[in-house]
Amino acid sequence: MRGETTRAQIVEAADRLFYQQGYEHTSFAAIAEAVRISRGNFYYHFKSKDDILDAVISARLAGTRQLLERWEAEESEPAGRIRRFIEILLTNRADIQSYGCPVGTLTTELAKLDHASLREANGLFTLFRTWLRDQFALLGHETEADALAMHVLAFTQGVATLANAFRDEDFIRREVRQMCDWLSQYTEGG
Amino acid sequence: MRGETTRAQIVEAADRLFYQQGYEHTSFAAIAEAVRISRGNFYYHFKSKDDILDAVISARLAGTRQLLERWEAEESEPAGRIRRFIEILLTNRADIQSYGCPVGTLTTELAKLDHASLREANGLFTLFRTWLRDQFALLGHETEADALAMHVLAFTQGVATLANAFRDEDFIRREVRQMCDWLSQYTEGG
DNA sequence: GTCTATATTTTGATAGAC
DNA sequence: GTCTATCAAAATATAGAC
Repeated sequence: MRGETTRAQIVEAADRLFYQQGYEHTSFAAIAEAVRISRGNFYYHFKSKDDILDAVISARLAGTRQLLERWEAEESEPAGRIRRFIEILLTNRADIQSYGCPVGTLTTELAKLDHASLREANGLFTLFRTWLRDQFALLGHETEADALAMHVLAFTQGVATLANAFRDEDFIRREVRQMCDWLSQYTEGG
Repeated sequence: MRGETTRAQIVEAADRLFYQQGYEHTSFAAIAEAVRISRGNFYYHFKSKDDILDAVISARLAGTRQLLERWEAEESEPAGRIRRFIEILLTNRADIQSYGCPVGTLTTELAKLDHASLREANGLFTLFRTWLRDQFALLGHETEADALAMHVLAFTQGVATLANAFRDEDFIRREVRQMCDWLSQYTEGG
């Protein structure tokens, strides 16, 4: 249906379930049920659970690259692009309150599992980190660009974790506003 | 050995394993092996896995209360107490780089599992939140005390998550220094 | 490509001897 | 209190028919 291949549907369902329930807690049965195929058929498309995790991470990497490209296209100024990143806390606030940040929660889980795909998952963080660094560099803060990128990343992770624990929307709005204020010192006369 | 009861040893081992490997990924067999008892004996002390999770959370709550009391005793000034909290990122940096924050990673996992003990685990966050709020109130910032407490909590969570992903000690030190600088605006002439 | 078995392992949990 | 079985359910994974 929708012209998708079964493989693509599996990746899509697994992506959502890994985010909502965690990787280890999501069984093949749950994914198979979501896609409406039998468990046996599953193994025609993927040879193991680790295999589908790799596919999900690849899909997320591709999706993230597209998102960053879109932000670059829609926002001509680096300051606006960084603000776009910060504001995903508002855009995705419902999901974040329920399940946390999809990047942070996955890397945290894989680190505890000592999973072989941890490096690939960390690549999602690196994608944002590099992109943010480039934007700060464009603003003329080359020497501290990476430190500023990490600071913004840490901010979003902290807010996402507490938003998930306390489900407090006012808290999110307040922190986003503060972060945008903080950002303006680097964007005016940069 | 060490005069501990078997029950206390189980809680201690489960606490460590839940932190290092995650709750779901830690099996009874792993805990039993760590304590050097049989799996069967386990059920004399706890009737289910959820049961031992509750015991671990209770132990962490008690440990946290003790920690906060110690900080209050050792630091007479609220500013120094808040700084103590921020500096746990340095004190526990080895564990944080390997496993993240014990509070944040547990609540995140339980939220995804939709676990009945999520509320109890969130109580760990509330303990820190309330204590930090009280310290900011003592500094004369009553009206914004809770918002400042949440801000400090979010900061530590964000740094812990990225420290775990990138294992970057310089990043931790840099952020802690910045946070202490930020804090000083609320502690001078407050 | 998809299905229905089925194998294998692991898990949480119980029964009963000592 | 601790042990040795053992159970039942769920998980990953495979074999083979269609």
